[in-house]
Amino acid sequence: MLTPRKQPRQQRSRETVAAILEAAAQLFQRHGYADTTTNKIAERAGVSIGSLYQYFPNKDALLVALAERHLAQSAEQVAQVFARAAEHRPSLHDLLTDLVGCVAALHTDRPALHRLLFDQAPRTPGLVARFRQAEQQIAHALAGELRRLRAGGPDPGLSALLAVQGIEGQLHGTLLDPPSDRDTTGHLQAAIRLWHQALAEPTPLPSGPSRAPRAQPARPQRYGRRR
Amino acid sequence: MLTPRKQPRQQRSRETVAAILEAAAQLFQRHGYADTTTNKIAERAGVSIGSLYQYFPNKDALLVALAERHLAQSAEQVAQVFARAAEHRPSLHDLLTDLVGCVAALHTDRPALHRLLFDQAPRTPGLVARFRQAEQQIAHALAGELRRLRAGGPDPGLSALLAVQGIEGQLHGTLLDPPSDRDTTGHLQAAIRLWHQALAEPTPLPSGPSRAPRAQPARPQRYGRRR
DNA sequence: CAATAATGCGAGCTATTCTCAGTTTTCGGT
DNA sequence: ACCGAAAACTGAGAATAGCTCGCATTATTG
Repeated sequence: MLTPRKQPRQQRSRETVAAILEAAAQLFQRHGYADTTTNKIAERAGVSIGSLYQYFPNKDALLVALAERHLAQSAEQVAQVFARAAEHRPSLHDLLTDLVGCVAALHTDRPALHRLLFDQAPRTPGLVARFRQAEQQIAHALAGELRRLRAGGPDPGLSALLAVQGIEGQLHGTLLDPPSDRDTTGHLQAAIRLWHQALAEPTPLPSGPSRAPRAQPARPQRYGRRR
Repeated sequence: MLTPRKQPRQQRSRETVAAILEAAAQLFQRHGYADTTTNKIAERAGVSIGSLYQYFPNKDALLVALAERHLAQSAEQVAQVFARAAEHRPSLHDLLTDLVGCVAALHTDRPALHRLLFDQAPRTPGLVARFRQAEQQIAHALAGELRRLRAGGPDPGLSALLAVQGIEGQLHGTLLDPPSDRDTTGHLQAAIRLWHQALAEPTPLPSGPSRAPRAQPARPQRYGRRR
Protein backbone atom coordinates (compact mmCIF):
# COMPACT_ATOMS: atom_id res chain seq x y z
CA MET A 1 0.00 0.00 0.00
CA LEU A 2 1.51 3.26 -1.07
CA THR A 3 -1.40 5.63 -0.64
CA PRO A 4 -2.20 7.28 2.64
CA ARG A 5 -3.79 4.83 5.01
CA LYS A 6 -5.93 7.57 6.44
CA GLN A 7 -7.29 10.67 4.78
CA PRO A 8 -6.82 13.83 6.83
CA ARG A 9 -10.25 15.23 7.62
CA GLN A 10 -9.62 18.09 9.94
CA GLN A 11 -7.66 21.24 9.28
CA ARG A 12 -5.07 20.28 11.88
CA SER A 13 -4.22 17.02 10.22
CA ARG A 14 -4.05 18.59 6.80
CA GLU A 15 -1.38 20.91 8.15
CA THR A 16 0.41 17.94 9.64
CA VAL A 17 0.50 16.20 6.30
CA ALA A 18 1.72 19.36 4.59
CA ALA A 19 4.46 19.81 7.17
CA ILE A 20 5.59 16.21 6.76
CA LEU A 21 5.78 16.53 2.99
CA GLU A 22 7.63 19.81 3.20
CA ALA A 23 10.13 18.32 5.63
CA ALA A 24 10.53 15.24 3.48
CA ALA A 25 11.17 17.33 0.38
CA GLN A 26 13.82 19.38 2.12
CA LEU A 27 15.65 16.50 3.73
CA PHE A 28 15.46 14.24 0.69
CA GLN A 29 16.94 16.98 -1.45
CA ARG A 30 19.64 17.86 1.05
CA HIS A 31 20.81 14.40 2.06
CA GLY A 32 19.39 12.06 -0.53
CA TYR A 33 16.72 9.41 -0.16
CA ALA A 34 18.70 6.67 1.54
CA ASP A 35 20.37 8.95 4.08
CA THR A 36 17.15 10.55 5.21
CA THR A 37 15.38 8.75 8.04
CA THR A 38 11.70 8.89 8.69
CA ASN A 39 12.42 9.90 12.26
CA LYS A 40 14.35 12.94 11.06
CA ILE A 41 11.50 13.87 8.77
CA ALA A 42 9.01 13.68 11.61
CA GLU A 43 11.32 15.66 13.86
CA ARG A 44 11.82 18.38 11.26
CA ALA A 45 8.09 18.50 10.59
CA GLY A 46 7.50 18.96 14.30
CA VAL A 47 5.34 15.88 14.65
CA SER A 48 5.89 12.48 16.16
CA ILE A 49 6.95 9.50 14.10
CA GLY A 50 3.60 7.94 14.85
CA SER A 51 1.75 10.76 13.15
CA LEU A 52 3.86 10.35 10.07
CA TYR A 53 2.97 6.69 9.80
CA GLN A 54 -0.68 7.49 10.26
CA TYR A 55 -0.75 9.14 6.85
CA PHE A 56 2.10 7.45 5.03
CA PRO A 57 2.31 3.67 5.28
CA ASN A 58 6.03 3.62 4.58
CA LYS A 59 8.97 5.70 3.51
CA ASP A 60 8.38 5.12 -0.19
CA ALA A 61 4.92 6.60 0.11
CA LEU A 62 6.47 9.95 1.04
CA LEU A 63 8.42 9.86 -2.17
CA VAL A 64 5.41 8.83 -4.21
CA ALA A 65 3.43 11.71 -2.79
CA LEU A 66 6.18 14.18 -3.69
CA ALA A 67 6.50 12.66 -7.14
CA GLU A 68 2.79 12.86 -7.82
CA ARG A 69 2.75 16.48 -6.75
CA HIS A 70 5.68 17.24 -9.03
CA LEU A 71 4.18 15.26 -11.88
CA ALA A 72 0.91 17.12 -11.56
CA GLN A 73 2.69 20.47 -11.62
CA SER A 74 4.72 19.43 -14.63
CA ALA A 75 1.67 18.25 -16.49
CA GLU A 76 0.08 21.57 -15.71
CA GLN A 77 3.00 23.46 -17.23
CA VAL A 78 2.94 21.40 -20.39
CA ALA A 79 -0.81 21.74 -20.64
CA GLN A 80 -0.31 25.50 -20.73
CA VAL A 81 1.94 25.11 -23.74
CA PHE A 82 -0.91 23.50 -25.60
CA ALA A 83 -3.40 25.98 -24.28
CA ARG A 84 -1.26 28.74 -25.77
CA ALA A 85 -0.99 26.75 -28.98
CA ALA A 86 -4.75 26.33 -29.22
CA GLU A 87 -5.14 30.08 -29.02
CA HIS A 88 -2.29 31.28 -31.20
CA ARG A 89 -1.98 28.39 -33.64
CA PRO A 90 1.79 28.70 -33.89
CA SER A 91 3.99 27.19 -36.55
CA LEU A 92 5.54 23.80 -35.84
CA HIS A 93 8.84 25.45 -35.09
CA ASP A 94 7.37 27.87 -32.59
CA LEU A 95 5.36 25.12 -30.94
CA LEU A 96 8.44 22.96 -30.56
CA THR A 97 10.41 25.89 -29.19
CA ASP A 98 7.77 26.47 -26.55
CA LEU A 99 7.46 22.78 -25.73
CA VAL A 100 11.18 22.15 -25.45
CA GLY A 101 11.62 25.32 -23.44
CA CYS A 102 8.90 24.23 -21.07
CA VAL A 103 10.30 20.76 -20.55
CA ALA A 104 13.76 22.22 -20.12
CA ALA A 105 12.44 24.57 -17.48
CA LEU A 106 10.94 21.64 -15.61
CA HIS A 107 14.40 20.10 -15.44
CA THR A 108 16.32 23.22 -14.56
CA ASP A 109 13.92 24.91 -12.19
CA ARG A 110 14.53 22.50 -9.36
CA PRO A 111 17.17 20.10 -10.60
CA ALA A 112 17.71 18.61 -7.17
CA LEU A 113 14.06 17.67 -6.89
CA HIS A 114 13.95 16.34 -10.41
CA ARG A 115 17.05 14.27 -9.87
CA LEU A 116 15.69 12.98 -6.60
CA LEU A 117 12.43 11.85 -8.10
CA PHE A 118 13.77 10.44 -11.33
CA ASP A 119 17.22 9.20 -10.55
CA GLN A 120 18.01 8.76 -6.94
CA ALA A 121 15.03 7.01 -5.53
CA PRO A 122 13.55 3.63 -6.36
CA ARG A 123 10.77 3.90 -8.90
CA THR A 124 7.72 2.11 -7.72
CA PRO A 125 5.44 0.55 -10.32
CA GLY A 126 2.77 3.06 -9.39
CA LEU A 127 5.08 5.96 -10.06
CA VAL A 128 6.14 4.61 -13.41
CA ALA A 129 2.50 4.13 -14.34
CA ARG A 130 1.69 7.73 -13.43
CA PHE A 131 4.59 8.97 -15.47
CA ARG A 132 3.56 7.00 -18.54
CA GLN A 133 0.05 8.29 -18.14
CA ALA A 134 1.26 11.89 -18.19
CA GLU A 135 3.34 11.05 -21.23
CA GLN A 136 0.27 9.75 -23.03
CA GLN A 137 -1.70 12.88 -22.25
CA ILE A 138 0.99 15.16 -23.60
CA ALA A 139 1.36 12.99 -26.68
CA HIS A 140 -2.37 13.22 -27.26
CA ALA A 141 -2.28 17.00 -27.18
CA LEU A 142 0.71 17.09 -29.47
CA ALA A 143 -1.01 14.74 -31.89
CA GLY A 144 -3.84 17.21 -32.17
CA GLU A 145 -1.45 19.98 -33.12
CA LEU A 146 0.27 17.75 -35.64
CA ARG A 147 -3.04 17.06 -37.32
CA ARG A 148 -3.57 20.79 -37.61
CA LEU A 149 -0.05 21.46 -38.91
CA ARG A 150 0.36 18.79 -41.53
CA ALA A 151 -1.94 17.09 -43.94
CA GLY A 152 -0.58 13.58 -44.37
CA GLY A 153 2.34 11.71 -42.98
CA PRO A 154 2.42 8.80 -40.60
CA ASP A 155 -0.03 8.31 -37.73
CA PRO A 156 0.09 11.55 -35.74
CA GLY A 157 -0.63 9.74 -32.49
CA LEU A 158 2.39 7.54 -32.92
CA SER A 159 4.64 10.38 -34.05
CA ALA A 160 3.57 12.47 -31.09
CA LEU A 161 4.24 9.73 -28.59
CA LEU A 162 7.66 9.11 -30.06
CA ALA A 163 8.40 12.80 -29.92
CA VAL A 164 7.35 13.14 -26.30
CA GLN A 165 9.37 10.11 -25.26
CA GLY A 166 12.33 11.25 -27.30
CA ILE A 167 12.34 14.82 -26.05
CA GLU A 168 12.09 13.63 -22.47
CA GLY A 169 15.06 11.34 -22.96
CA GLN A 170 17.13 13.99 -24.65
CA LEU A 171 16.50 16.77 -22.18
CA HIS A 172 16.79 14.53 -19.16
CA GLY A 173 20.17 13.34 -20.33
CA THR A 174 21.40 16.74 -21.32
CA LEU A 175 20.17 18.88 -18.48
CA LEU A 176 20.78 16.61 -15.52
CA ASP A 177 24.13 15.33 -16.71
CA PRO A 178 25.35 17.97 -19.10
CA PRO A 179 28.05 16.57 -21.40
CA SER A 180 31.13 18.56 -20.50
CA ASP A 181 31.97 19.35 -24.09
CA ARG A 182 28.70 20.84 -25.24
CA ASP A 183 26.78 23.95 -24.36
CA THR A 184 23.26 23.49 -23.19
CA THR A 185 21.49 26.11 -25.24
CA GLY A 186 23.04 24.78 -28.43
CA HIS A 187 21.81 21.36 -27.47
CA LEU A 188 18.28 22.63 -27.03
CA GLN A 189 18.41 24.47 -30.33
CA ALA A 190 19.59 21.35 -32.07
CA ALA A 191 16.80 19.33 -30.50
CA ILE A 192 14.18 21.78 -31.73
CA ARG A 193 15.68 21.71 -35.18
CA LEU A 194 15.82 17.94 -35.23
CA TRP A 195 12.23 17.48 -34.17
CA HIS A 196 11.12 20.07 -36.63
CA GLN A 197 12.61 18.03 -39.41
CA ALA A 198 11.34 14.77 -37.96
CA LEU A 199 7.76 15.94 -37.61
CA ALA A 200 7.40 18.27 -40.57
CA GLU A 201 5.42 17.26 -43.58
CA PRO A 202 7.81 15.20 -45.65
CA THR A 203 8.44 17.02 -48.90
CA PRO A 204 7.18 14.61 -51.54
CA LEU A 205 9.81 13.50 -53.99
CA PRO A 206 9.20 15.04 -57.38
CA SER A 207 9.50 11.66 -59.06
CA GLY A 208 6.34 10.29 -57.51
CA PRO A 209 4.52 9.42 -54.28
CA SER A 210 6.85 8.23 -51.54
CA ARG A 211 6.51 4.52 -51.09
CA ALA A 212 5.54 3.18 -47.72
CA PRO A 213 8.57 1.63 -46.04
CA ARG A 214 8.74 -2.12 -46.19
CA ALA A 215 8.18 -3.86 -42.91
CA GLN A 216 11.51 -5.18 -41.76
CA PRO A 217 12.48 -7.52 -39.00
CA ALA A 218 13.79 -5.39 -36.20
CA ARG A 219 16.24 -7.97 -34.96
CA PRO A 220 19.80 -8.70 -35.98
CA GLN A 221 20.11 -7.43 -39.48
CA ARG A 222 22.18 -9.38 -41.93
CA TYR A 223 22.80 -6.79 -44.59
CA GLY A 224 22.23 -9.26 -47.35
CA ARG A 225 22.29 -7.83 -50.81
CA ARG A 226 19.83 -5.01 -50.95
CA ARG A 227 17.24 -5.18 -53.61
CA MET B 1 33.02 3.57 -1.95
CA LEU B 2 31.10 1.45 -4.41
CA THR B 3 33.86 -0.60 -5.97
CA PRO B 4 35.09 -3.81 -4.41
CA ARG B 5 37.19 -3.09 -1.38
CA LYS B 6 39.38 -6.05 -2.14
CA GLN B 7 40.24 -7.54 -5.50
CA PRO B 8 39.93 -11.32 -5.64
CA ARG B 9 43.37 -12.72 -6.41
CA GLN B 10 42.97 -16.45 -6.15
CA GLN B 11 40.73 -18.70 -8.20
CA ARG B 12 38.68 -19.59 -5.14
CA SER B 13 37.74 -16.02 -4.40
CA ARG B 14 36.91 -15.30 -8.01
CA GLU B 15 34.40 -18.11 -7.84
CA THR B 16 33.03 -16.66 -4.63
CA VAL B 17 32.49 -13.28 -6.25
CA ALA B 18 30.82 -14.90 -9.26
CA ALA B 19 28.50 -16.90 -7.01
CA ILE B 20 27.55 -13.80 -5.07
CA LEU B 21 26.75 -11.85 -8.21
CA GLU B 22 24.76 -14.72 -9.64
CA ALA B 23 22.75 -15.03 -6.46
CA ALA B 24 22.22 -11.30 -6.30
CA ALA B 25 20.97 -11.19 -9.87
CA GLN B 26 18.50 -13.99 -9.23
CA LEU B 27 17.14 -12.66 -5.98
CA PHE B 28 16.99 -9.05 -7.12
CA GLN B 29 15.01 -10.07 -10.18
CA ARG B 30 12.72 -12.35 -8.25
CA HIS B 31 11.91 -10.20 -5.24
CA GLY B 32 13.05 -6.72 -6.17
CA TYR B 33 15.89 -4.71 -4.78
CA ALA B 34 14.40 -3.55 -1.50
CA ASP B 35 13.00 -6.95 -0.53
CA THR B 36 16.25 -8.78 -1.09
CA THR B 37 18.54 -8.91 1.93
CA THR B 38 22.28 -9.23 1.76
CA ASN B 39 22.07 -12.18 4.13
CA LYS B 40 19.79 -14.01 1.71
CA ILE B 41 22.17 -13.31 -1.11
CA ALA B 42 25.08 -14.72 0.85
CA GLU B 43 23.03 -17.73 1.84
CA ARG B 44 21.96 -18.42 -1.72
CA ALA B 45 25.51 -17.99 -2.96
CA GLY B 46 26.67 -20.52 -0.38
CA VAL B 47 29.04 -18.14 1.35
CA SER B 48 28.93 -16.27 4.61
CA ILE B 49 27.76 -12.72 4.93
CA GLY B 50 31.29 -11.76 5.90
CA SER B 51 32.67 -12.96 2.60
CA LEU B 52 30.13 -10.93 0.74
CA TYR B 53 31.18 -7.76 2.49
CA GLN B 54 34.82 -8.53 1.81
CA TYR B 55 34.24 -7.88 -1.89
CA PHE B 56 31.25 -5.56 -1.89
CA PRO B 57 31.32 -2.64 0.53
CA ASN B 58 27.54 -2.36 0.63
CA LYS B 59 24.35 -3.53 -0.96
CA ASP B 60 24.39 -0.87 -3.66
CA ALA B 61 27.76 -2.12 -4.83
CA LEU B 62 26.17 -5.42 -5.80
CA LEU B 63 23.77 -3.57 -7.99
CA VAL B 64 26.47 -1.41 -9.50
CA ALA B 65 28.48 -4.49 -10.37
CA LEU B 66 25.48 -6.07 -12.08
CA ALA B 67 24.74 -2.85 -13.89
CA GLU B 68 28.29 -2.45 -15.13
CA ARG B 69 28.29 -5.98 -16.43
CA HIS B 70 25.00 -5.39 -18.21
CA LEU B 71 26.17 -2.06 -19.54
CA ALA B 72 29.35 -3.59 -20.89
CA GLN B 73 27.40 -6.32 -22.63
CA SER B 74 24.99 -3.78 -24.08
CA ALA B 75 27.80 -1.58 -25.32
CA GLU B 76 29.30 -4.66 -26.92
CA GLN B 77 26.08 -5.40 -28.79
CA VAL B 78 25.77 -1.88 -30.06
CA ALA B 79 29.41 -1.82 -31.05
CA GLN B 80 28.71 -4.80 -33.27
CA VAL B 81 26.04 -2.80 -35.07
CA PHE B 82 28.66 -0.26 -36.02
CA ALA B 83 31.19 -2.93 -36.85
CA ARG B 84 28.69 -4.37 -39.32
CA ALA B 85 28.02 -0.88 -40.62
CA ALA B 86 31.71 -0.22 -41.16
CA GLU B 87 31.92 -3.32 -43.27
CA HIS B 88 28.71 -3.15 -45.26
CA ARG B 89 28.20 0.62 -45.45
CA PRO B 90 24.42 0.31 -45.23
CA SER B 91 21.91 2.98 -46.10
CA LEU B 92 20.66 5.21 -43.30
CA HIS B 93 17.43 3.26 -43.17
CA ASP B 94 19.16 -0.08 -42.84
CA LEU B 95 21.56 1.25 -40.23
CA LEU B 96 18.67 2.61 -38.18
CA THR B 97 16.79 -0.66 -38.53
CA ASP B 98 19.77 -2.56 -37.18
CA LEU B 99 20.41 -0.06 -34.40
CA VAL B 100 16.80 0.10 -33.23
CA GLY B 101 16.52 -3.67 -33.45
CA CYS B 102 19.62 -4.06 -31.35
CA VAL B 103 18.51 -1.63 -28.66
CA ALA B 104 15.09 -3.24 -28.65
CA ALA B 105 16.67 -6.64 -28.16
CA LEU B 106 18.59 -5.30 -25.17
CA HIS B 107 15.30 -4.33 -23.59
CA THR B 108 13.37 -7.47 -24.43
CA ASP B 109 16.02 -10.11 -23.92
CA ARG B 110 15.95 -9.85 -20.17
CA PRO B 111 13.28 -7.32 -19.31
CA ALA B 112 13.36 -8.16 -15.63
CA LEU B 113 17.05 -7.39 -15.42
CA HIS B 114 16.69 -4.24 -17.47
CA ARG B 115 13.83 -3.05 -15.33
CA LEU B 116 15.75 -3.84 -12.19
CA LEU B 117 18.79 -1.88 -13.23
CA PHE B 118 17.01 1.08 -14.75
CA ASP B 119 13.78 1.43 -12.85
CA GLN B 120 13.60 -0.41 -9.63
CA ALA B 121 16.85 0.33 -7.92
CA PRO B 122 18.36 3.63 -6.84
CA ARG B 123 20.68 5.04 -9.45
CA THR B 124 23.96 5.92 -7.90
CA PRO B 125 25.92 8.81 -9.38
CA GLY B 126 28.55 6.35 -10.53
CA LEU B 127 25.98 4.32 -12.42
CA VAL B 128 24.53 7.35 -14.12
CA ALA B 129 28.01 8.45 -15.12
CA ARG B 130 28.75 5.06 -16.66
CA PHE B 131 25.51 5.14 -18.56
CA ARG B 132 26.17 8.59 -19.98
CA GLN B 133 29.62 7.47 -20.97
CA ALA B 134 28.25 4.55 -22.95
CA GLU B 135 25.75 6.93 -24.54
CA GLN B 136 28.57 9.20 -25.66
CA GLN B 137 30.48 6.32 -27.20
CA ILE B 138 27.51 5.15 -29.21
CA ALA B 139 26.78 8.70 -30.29
CA HIS B 140 30.34 9.05 -31.46
CA ALA B 141 30.08 5.95 -33.62
CA LEU B 142 26.77 7.07 -35.04
CA ALA B 143 28.20 10.50 -35.82
CA GLY B 144 30.85 8.81 -37.95
CA GLU B 145 28.19 7.03 -39.96
CA LEU B 146 26.22 10.23 -40.37
CA ARG B 147 29.27 11.93 -41.82
CA ARG B 148 29.55 9.12 -44.31
CA LEU B 149 25.86 9.17 -45.21
CA ARG B 150 25.18 12.84 -45.62
CA ALA B 151 27.16 15.76 -46.88
CA GLY B 152 25.93 18.76 -44.97
CA GLY B 153 23.36 19.29 -42.29
CA PRO B 154 23.81 20.23 -38.66
CA ASP B 155 26.69 19.07 -36.49
CA PRO B 156 26.69 15.27 -36.80
CA GLY B 157 28.01 14.84 -33.28
CA LEU B 158 25.07 16.71 -31.87
CA SER B 159 22.52 15.00 -34.07
CA ALA B 160 23.93 11.61 -33.14
CA LEU B 161 23.80 12.30 -29.42
CA LEU B 162 20.23 13.50 -29.70
CA ALA B 163 19.32 10.40 -31.66
CA VAL B 164 20.90 8.04 -29.15
CA GLN B 165 19.23 9.77 -26.23
CA GLY B 166 15.94 9.91 -28.06
CA ILE B 167 15.94 6.29 -29.17
CA GLU B 168 16.80 5.14 -25.68
CA GLY B 169 13.92 7.13 -24.25
CA GLN B 170 11.47 5.89 -26.85
CA LEU B 171 12.33 2.23 -26.63
CA HIS B 172 12.61 2.23 -22.89
CA GLY B 173 9.17 3.70 -22.57
CA THR B 174 7.63 1.48 -25.18
CA LEU B 175 9.17 -1.86 -24.38
CA LEU B 176 9.15 -1.81 -20.59
CA ASP B 177 5.71 -0.24 -20.26
CA PRO B 178 4.00 -1.01 -23.53
CA PRO B 179 1.05 1.32 -24.11
CA SER B 180 -1.93 -0.97 -24.11
CA ASP B 181 -3.38 0.47 -27.29
CA ARG B 182 -0.38 0.13 -29.58
CA ASP B 183 1.48 -2.79 -31.01
CA THR B 184 5.18 -2.92 -30.35
CA THR B 185 6.47 -3.72 -33.80
CA GLY B 186 4.53 -0.86 -35.29
CA HIS B 187 6.05 1.39 -32.71
CA LEU B 188 9.54 0.28 -33.67
CA GLN B 189 8.80 0.74 -37.34
CA ALA B 190 7.52 4.23 -36.67
CA ALA B 191 10.63 5.06 -34.68
CA ILE B 192 12.89 3.95 -37.51
CA ARG B 193 10.88 5.96 -39.96
CA LEU B 194 10.93 9.04 -37.74
CA TRP B 195 14.66 8.96 -37.18
CA HIS B 196 15.24 8.39 -40.85
CA GLN B 197 13.44 11.60 -41.62
CA ALA B 198 15.09 13.42 -38.73
CA LEU B 199 18.61 12.45 -39.69
CA ALA B 200 18.39 12.36 -43.46
CA GLU B 201 19.93 15.04 -45.58
CA PRO B 202 17.38 17.81 -45.60
CA THR B 203 16.18 18.22 -49.17
CA PRO B 204 17.18 21.76 -50.04
CA LEU B 205 14.31 24.00 -50.96
CA PRO B 206 14.30 24.72 -54.67
CA SER B 207 14.00 28.46 -54.01
CA GLY B 208 17.51 28.74 -52.58
CA PRO B 209 19.88 27.66 -49.80
CA SER B 210 18.13 26.88 -46.53
CA ARG B 211 18.68 29.65 -44.07
CA ALA B 212 20.22 28.88 -40.73
CA PRO B 213 17.56 28.93 -38.03
CA ARG B 214 17.48 32.01 -35.91
CA ALA B 215 18.60 31.47 -32.34
CA GLN B 216 15.52 31.69 -30.18
CA PRO B 217 15.10 31.87 -26.45
CA ALA B 218 14.12 28.45 -25.28
CA ARG B 219 12.14 29.66 -22.32
CA PRO B 220 8.49 30.63 -22.04
CA GLN B 221 7.47 31.72 -25.47
CA ARG B 222 5.10 34.57 -25.87
CA TYR B 223 3.90 34.06 -29.43
CA GLY B 224 4.12 37.76 -30.22
CA ARG B 225 3.32 38.64 -33.76
CA ARG B 226 5.54 36.62 -36.01
CA ARG B 227 7.56 38.47 -38.57
C1' DC C 1 57.67 -26.76 6.18
C1' DA C 2 57.37 -22.49 8.34
C1' DA C 3 55.86 -18.00 7.54
C1' DT C 4 52.89 -15.03 5.40
C1' DA C 5 49.11 -13.65 2.83
C1' DA C 6 44.50 -14.39 1.18
C1' DT C 7 40.08 -16.00 2.01
C1' DG C 8 36.11 -17.39 4.70
C1' DC C 9 33.20 -17.34 8.73
C1' DG C 10 29.02 -15.84 11.58
C1' DA C 11 27.53 -14.01 16.15
C1' DG C 12 26.18 -9.80 17.22
C1' DC C 13 26.40 -4.47 16.98
C1' DT C 14 23.98 -0.57 15.08
C1' DA C 15 20.73 1.90 12.88
C1' DT C 16 16.28 2.34 10.86
C1' DT C 17 11.62 1.29 9.74
C1' DC C 18 7.33 0.74 11.55
C1' DT C 19 3.71 -0.70 15.45
C1' DC C 20 0.47 -0.03 19.08
C1' DA C 21 -1.56 1.06 23.37
C1' DG C 22 -2.63 5.04 25.48
C1' DT C 23 -3.38 10.31 25.55
C1' DT C 24 -5.02 14.66 23.69
C1' DT C 25 -7.77 17.42 20.63
C1' DT C 26 -11.76 18.42 17.72
C1' DC C 27 -16.59 18.52 16.75
C1' DG C 28 -21.52 17.49 16.25
C1' DG C 29 -25.57 17.07 18.97
C1' DT C 30 -28.45 18.43 22.80
C1' DA D 1 -21.91 24.63 28.03
C1' DC D 2 -21.33 19.95 28.35
C1' DC D 3 -20.75 15.02 26.61
C1' DG D 4 -19.41 11.28 23.87
C1' DA D 5 -17.35 9.73 19.82
C1' DA D 6 -14.22 10.18 16.31
C1' DA D 7 -10.03 12.04 14.73
C1' DA D 8 -5.40 13.12 15.65
C1' DC D 9 -1.18 12.64 18.11
C1' DT D 10 2.49 10.48 20.91
C1' DG D 11 6.95 7.87 21.65
C1' DA D 12 8.94 3.75 23.71
C1' DG D 13 10.32 -0.21 21.77
C1' DA D 14 9.64 -4.50 18.67
C1' DA D 15 11.26 -6.17 14.43
C1' DT D 16 14.44 -6.32 11.04
C1' DA D 17 18.26 -5.48 7.88
C1' DG D 18 22.86 -3.69 6.83
C1' DC D 19 27.25 -4.23 8.15
C1' DT D 20 31.65 -5.13 11.46
C1' DC D 21 35.30 -7.55 13.55
C1' DG D 22 38.07 -10.98 15.61
C1' DC D 23 39.28 -15.39 14.60
C1' DA D 24 39.56 -19.89 11.77
C1' DT D 25 40.81 -21.95 7.50
C1' DT D 26 43.07 -22.36 3.13
C1' DA D 27 46.52 -21.10 -0.33
C1' DT D 28 51.20 -19.32 -1.67
C1' DT D 29 55.92 -18.33 -1.23
C1' DG D 30 60.80 -19.00 -0.17
